[in-house]
Amino acid sequence: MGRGKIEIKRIENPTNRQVTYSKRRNGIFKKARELTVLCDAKVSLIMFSATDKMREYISPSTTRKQLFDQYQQTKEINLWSSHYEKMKDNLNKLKEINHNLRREIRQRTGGDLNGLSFDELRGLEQNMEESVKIVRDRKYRVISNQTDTYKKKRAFVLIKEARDDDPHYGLVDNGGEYESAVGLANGGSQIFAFRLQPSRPNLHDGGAYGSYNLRLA
Amino acid sequence: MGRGKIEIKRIENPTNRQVTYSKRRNGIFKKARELTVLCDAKVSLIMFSATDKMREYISPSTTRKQLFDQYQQTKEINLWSSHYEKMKDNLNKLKEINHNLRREIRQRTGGDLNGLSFDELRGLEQNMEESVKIVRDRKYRVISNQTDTYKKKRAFVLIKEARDDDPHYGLVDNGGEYESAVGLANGGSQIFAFRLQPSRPNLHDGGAYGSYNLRLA
DNA sequence: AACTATTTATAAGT
DNA sequence: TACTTATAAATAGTT
Repeated sequence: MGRGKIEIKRIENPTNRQVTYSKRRNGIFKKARELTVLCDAKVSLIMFSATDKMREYISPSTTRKQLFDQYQQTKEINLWSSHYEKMKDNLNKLKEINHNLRREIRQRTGGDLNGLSFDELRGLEQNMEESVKIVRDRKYRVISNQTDTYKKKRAFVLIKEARDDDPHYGLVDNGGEYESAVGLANGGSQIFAFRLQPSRPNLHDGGAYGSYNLRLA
Repeated sequence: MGRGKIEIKRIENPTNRQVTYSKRRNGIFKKARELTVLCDAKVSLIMFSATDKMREYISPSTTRKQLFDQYQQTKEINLWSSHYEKMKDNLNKLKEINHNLRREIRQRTGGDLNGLSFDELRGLEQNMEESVKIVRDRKYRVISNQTDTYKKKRAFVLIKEARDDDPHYGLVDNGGEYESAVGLANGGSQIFAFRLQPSRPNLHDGGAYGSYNLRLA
């Protein structure tokens, strides 16, 4: 449509090419706008010139993101899934690690022992004995560091209580002053948690143990 | 361009609208192809009819993903960043959970006790004592379930060894048959791990405890 | 960028 | 949906 017919092949003259690009580009955008209105279609048009100048059109009835998402749904592909893959891999690795950590904690709290052989149980017991010894030592060291008079008084009582509770010094007597609670977090992991007696509700806010929960979308 | 001029507004007659859509759609795609060739431009064209039938064109010199990425770079936006954000949030949540789980394990293996008060140490010790009791009971139950002659023989030895090792029956004598090793995973977490004596290297392949490691990109 | 001869697209009809 | 055709619209080459 013009003074002469042209072949559809690359226009070699750069000036001509640029002029034609400009004219035809405007033509297409106009057609896209018209089609949108006449037939209430949704149109996305993105154009880069040979010099990478960008022009775009998107029907006013939608958004770029909506239209691209619909495009990907229709084609049942996700052009950016490879970007997500690394993240997904990391998520899965973390989930697996988490699962293993939870199992270890379960086993260290007496759960989930069915799969373990005698030798494994023996090793676990031995390790736990060693660990509890360290905790016990630490406990005594902490109480012996209490200095002021009130604390010393209280420390004396606590040491006595501790000895009463201590299976190494006699029978366990969990006299109700402390409860240790086992929380179920995220479908099965037993998480060790302290619960305080009501009379001193704020002493351990933000304590060492919480419950961990996560839903992944 | 036709027998009569038309106003650019929605065509009310559905048949006409459909026919016009079809004709003009083909027209635009043809123009897009021509522009691509004549002016070596890059064109992306996506169209959804009112009934959501999709047609697309992409210049052969590029790919949909390339062109969309260039589009997003040019506009300095990322249409899908909110998708990433959710994933990132989940990753961070999982990492925090992980951290907490690792700390719990460290504390259950005698590490990381500095922040704990006397009361917390006492609760932890008590909980660990209860747990080790469960493990010990389980150990004896497993060994008592061994049935055939060889196993009984071996069980006898193991029970004897176990009693020798057991602090409840005398002094600890870790005669070198088992080592319990503490592995450092991912910068500080102490993970309980068995290590076997060389003479029975395959007995515990794939045992309950491993080391967990992850690098996040 | 504007002009205009000519080609191309398409609206209405079949 | 496809073909026809009169007419509108786009645009190639020119200025």
